[in-house]
Amino acid sequence: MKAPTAFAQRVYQQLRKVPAGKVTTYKALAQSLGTKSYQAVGTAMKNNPYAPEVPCHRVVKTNGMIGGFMGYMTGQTIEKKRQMLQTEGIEFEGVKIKDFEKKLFQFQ
DNA sequence: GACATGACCCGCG
DNA sequence: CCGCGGGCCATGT
Repeated sequence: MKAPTAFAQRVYQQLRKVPAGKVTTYKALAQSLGTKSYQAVGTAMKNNPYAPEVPCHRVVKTNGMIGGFMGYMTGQTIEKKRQMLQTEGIEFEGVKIKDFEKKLFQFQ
């Protein structure tokens, strides 16, 4: 595990501001960071060495659908995260988040 | 130093 | 409504 770059750490710090029961999107994250590349955020996520500190599962797509946790993490890994999110107060509507817009955390 | 990939998003057909 | 292509920033090889 190599130390993430400054940009990645910035993403983590922003993500850490998200309280339990709230979620955020790649777009909102990138914009709050001052960048317009949502992909860069995802790139940092995959390198995420701060697993419990950085709730990457709290990051979802702009459409309210869960991120790539299901695309390649196929298995119980995503199921566990989904359950954890529900425990935090986030309800899931299949692969999407229920009232996702309402639970969206807005950076201030 | 340059090329290729990505946990993405938006627009067009 | 569904499918495909282009573009954005950062990271890794």
